Amino acid sequence: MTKQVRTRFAPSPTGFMHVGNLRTALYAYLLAKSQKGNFVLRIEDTDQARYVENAVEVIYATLKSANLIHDEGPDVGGNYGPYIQSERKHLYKDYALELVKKGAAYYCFCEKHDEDEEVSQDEKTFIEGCPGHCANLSEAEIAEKLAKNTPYVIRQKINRDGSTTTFNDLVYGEVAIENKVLDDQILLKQDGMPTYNFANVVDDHLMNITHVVRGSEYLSSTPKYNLLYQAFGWDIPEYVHLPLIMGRDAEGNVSKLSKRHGSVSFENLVQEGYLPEAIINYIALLGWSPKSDREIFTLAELTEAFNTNGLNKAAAIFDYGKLRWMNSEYIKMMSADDFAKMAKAFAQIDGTALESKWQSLANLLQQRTEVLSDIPSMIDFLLEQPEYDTSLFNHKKSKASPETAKKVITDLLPEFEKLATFDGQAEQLNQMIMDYAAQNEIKVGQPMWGVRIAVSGKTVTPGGPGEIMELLGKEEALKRLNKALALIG
RNA sequence: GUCCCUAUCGUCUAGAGGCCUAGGACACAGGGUUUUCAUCCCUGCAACCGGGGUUCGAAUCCCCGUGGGGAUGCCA
Repeated sequence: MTKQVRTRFAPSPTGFMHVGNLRTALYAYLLAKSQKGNFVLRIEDTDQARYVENAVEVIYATLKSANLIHDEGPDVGGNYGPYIQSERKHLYKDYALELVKKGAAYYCFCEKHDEDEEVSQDEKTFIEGCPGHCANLSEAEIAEKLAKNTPYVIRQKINRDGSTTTFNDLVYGEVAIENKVLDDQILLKQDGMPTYNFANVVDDHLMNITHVVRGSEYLSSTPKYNLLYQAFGWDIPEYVHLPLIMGRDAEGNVSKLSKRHGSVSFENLVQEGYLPEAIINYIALLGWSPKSDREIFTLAELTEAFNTNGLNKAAAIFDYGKLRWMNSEYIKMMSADDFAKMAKAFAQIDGTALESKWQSLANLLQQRTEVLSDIPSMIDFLLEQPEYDTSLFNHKKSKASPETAKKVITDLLPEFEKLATFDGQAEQLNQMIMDYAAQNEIKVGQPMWGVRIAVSGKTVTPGGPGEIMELLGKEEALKRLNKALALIG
């Protein structure tokens, strides 16, 4: 029987969820779930200086909102706990000492590097690690320093002979790196906490993780991990390194996706009005292909379709434009009620005349909304008409112009005035415009265009002239029509 | 500097030596449907980084360039 697949998502609590991290979580989830395996959440909080209040809650909330349900984790328990690394602190030292005993690690009593003596990027050269050759200390010297409580770290001892460490990656295939370019990385910090690199190896082994899914930035340090596994005599897990997600800045430069490229955290995107399902669907396709032309997938469908064969090697640029499109697809799929409810939180109409008309306005909006945060600017003209230029009355396709607008408004204004109220009369109002077009033997679009511009001041509006006039109410609508006549002159 | 990874339309990608006149999607442009704009539908535009091999045949395999990215932290 083959071993059950176990993957983990191991974020550090930084207070926000970068979409790159979320995609890593998604693939780890899909890999496990596509094979009926388990998905584990582990919190990597070994950097005490970076502690952020409530950051763990953000992680829980994000995974929940994205529907990436973990089978084990700090909040749900499991057989391999604790799942928070700071609570496992005591474990790591014993393992580090085991490596010292085996000759695969050593005490280093060197002082921390000065922050300000940083070498410039250009002349940066390979540093083996410990600057003071602590690896050569005699047992007596070590004992003496320990007796004096000299602060220390424990470093991995790399045999920088001519050998090469080779490993296989499910995405990148065989990768070989010469041991001489590996440094004696720190395993246990001065404060007794393990580094990420060490805690990972220990925890992944202890938690029985079968597939390590992580970003490709770890590709070049993977040999160091393997040397650790070997020193312990542990099985090396399968590696699934993922291509990075890049962003393009205003100057056109490409680099790891970060805040200067736009909103990159799941929370920010949701605040902007992207739906979690759309975000998940979009990032699933950023670096992975189902090998078909299909693009819209629910999480369950992704789980069904997922395969590591579809994973890409080259970095991908995050395209907000395509995310917008995908989001609009998800918005169109929502029920009218759900949309109205969700969109209201973005509409900023509480306490205005539009509040009571929200449901009908929302119905008009649903087919036209790409991102929910666009809604205020789509409907603000209903509350206050913007300044507009008479050139808007020109529309080639419907042969409309300021002149045709003037005529239609002049002719129709008295007709509109005859209606006692515009409430519930959207259809009737549109019908009057259509009848007018028929009587005058012109394309329907021509009078429609003129009235639309006059009552809205915009070329793109939710709904047609009739709908807009109803939403405005008789008084305001007629006021705007008169204003248009004055404007055209 | 050194090491590692990578390279198909502007962007996300399909392509496992002949199915490639390189397919799909976003964006963009044009047209159509609709009571106008939008939605929707159709059409168009647009790519194998360069040079050498291997082969009857290369987007696909190999090598060398070049471009891009990553690593080189007591961050993860």
